[in-house]
Amino acid sequence: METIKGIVYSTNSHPTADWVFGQAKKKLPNISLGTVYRNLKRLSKKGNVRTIQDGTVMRYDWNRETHDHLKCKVCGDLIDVRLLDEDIKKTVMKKYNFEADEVEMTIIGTCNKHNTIMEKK
Amino acid sequence: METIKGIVYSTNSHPTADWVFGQAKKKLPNISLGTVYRNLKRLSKKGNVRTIQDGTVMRYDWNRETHDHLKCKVCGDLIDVRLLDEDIKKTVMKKYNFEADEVEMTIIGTCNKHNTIMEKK
DNA sequence: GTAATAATAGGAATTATTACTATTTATATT
DNA sequence: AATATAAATAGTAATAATTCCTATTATTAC
Repeated sequence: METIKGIVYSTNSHPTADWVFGQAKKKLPNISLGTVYRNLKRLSKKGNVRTIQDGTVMRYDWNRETHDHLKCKVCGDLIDVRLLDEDIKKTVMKKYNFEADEVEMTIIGTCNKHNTIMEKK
Repeated sequence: METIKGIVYSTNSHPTADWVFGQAKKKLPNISLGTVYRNLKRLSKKGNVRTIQDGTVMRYDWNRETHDHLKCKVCGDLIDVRLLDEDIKKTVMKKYNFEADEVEMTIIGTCNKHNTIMEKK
């Protein structure tokens, strides 16, 4: 359990359960996938990790500050960013009378590693 | 195929493949789930429907204007809203040099059917 | 030290989706 | 109209991520 927490906290690559399982096996060779899932769920319930849905897979993130993600369609990277979620919450409250708890925003595009900007100029 | 398109276009409830399958069976009693999936995929490839990932299930939406969703945690409804995606795209371009194609935003909270606002006051 | 509690491995079950195959339907060609 | 060609379909098997279940092993309480 602490091992799993350590693994998630050791990276900021937004790992999947499967990746965590792979890492955990290095330390505890006969850990089972079920254990990984169970502990990840416990960690997220306790608020120690945050979950993000990325397509069909769940990813886990130790970074619990509210933040959004840029997803690069070329390399698949998920990049953490801070945007003005508070403004958005206020807007939906005013316009739609909707009480927002959380903003989940993923922006799909091309990250700066694939310098399309240069090509364009 | 046209039947399936008709079904998706007949609702703005962001249906799942399974729901579409249920409706389709009423008209074509021996349609198969595979056919529904295949046609939904074709429709989305042609740009006739839009797909939104909602948790682990895919939902289909005829509304192809860029728009975001409010997801009510009480009743599970997905509500269409228009927010200022363009502003967000500009921001991430400036701040992160990220070329945004699409903004996928889901705001989780409580919709106005469950009037928590009143209770608070 | 025994009872009660919690955590685990390992595998079976579930859910949404995709892939495969044989058959049917539609379309085009002579 | 008869036949070749292509497209669409039903039905089922396969896959992938995740959850559930059960017998076993630690951990703590008394």
